[in-house]
Amino acid sequence: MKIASFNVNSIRARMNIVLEWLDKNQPDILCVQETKVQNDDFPIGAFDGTEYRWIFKGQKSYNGVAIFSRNEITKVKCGFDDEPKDEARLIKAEINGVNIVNTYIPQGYSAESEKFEYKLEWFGRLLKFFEENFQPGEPVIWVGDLNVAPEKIDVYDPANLSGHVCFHPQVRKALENVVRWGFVDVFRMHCHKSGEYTFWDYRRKDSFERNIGWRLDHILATESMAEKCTNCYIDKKIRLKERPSDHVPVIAEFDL
DNA sequence: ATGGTCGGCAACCGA
Repeated sequence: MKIASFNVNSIRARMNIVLEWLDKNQPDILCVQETKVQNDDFPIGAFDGTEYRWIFKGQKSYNGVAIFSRNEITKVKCGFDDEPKDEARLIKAEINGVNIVNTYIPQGYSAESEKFEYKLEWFGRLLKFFEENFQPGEPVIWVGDLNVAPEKIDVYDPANLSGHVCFHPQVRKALENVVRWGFVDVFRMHCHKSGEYTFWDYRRKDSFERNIGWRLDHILATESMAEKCTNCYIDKKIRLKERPSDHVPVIAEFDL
């Protein structure tokens, strides 16, 4: 079973890239973030000719998550149970007996802002969500743009980025608290190299070519699932396309 | 070097 996570930065702008990528890579499940489209305007017609089915939850302009799957999707839920639900940031489902949780975690703006407080709280609420919906012994795969680089090797300049909302000690701790519930970072299980990133800022000149990046997109699995993970890798080739997203897909393979 | 680039949509927005 092959599962991927990709922040598309607009599903409509990245339509052809996504369709080509599905055709070439044939994942069983593709989780996308930042679809940036409300449900009524989701371009479902473009996926009619594929072997995929889909679920999505969006809003106007911002956020938005979706799951494409070759197999039946059941037990769908969007957002938290309590307010604010943030439905366009969290979508979960069961596919072939595996629980899939796809998240687009708030970026946080700046460490001094209320948005950063909100981001930190979001991890606490997500931990509660896992506690209330699953057991660590169950097969759960948590993917998405988590907007956190967990370790020093996950950013281009760890010494100078500890004030950044995606590498701040508090946000790394907040992520760690959720991971400790029962997740394994399956990318790090397979690859221990530094300089392996999934995001390069559009605003920095030649950031991709110079590898000024961040590993913000993740695939984590509960122990029983992680044991079955045979490979996990980042697809940088997609950046060679015209008008690429600032993120690239991360892919994991499981021997079920 | 207080810069720079996207996408969506009319917000000196959010990332």
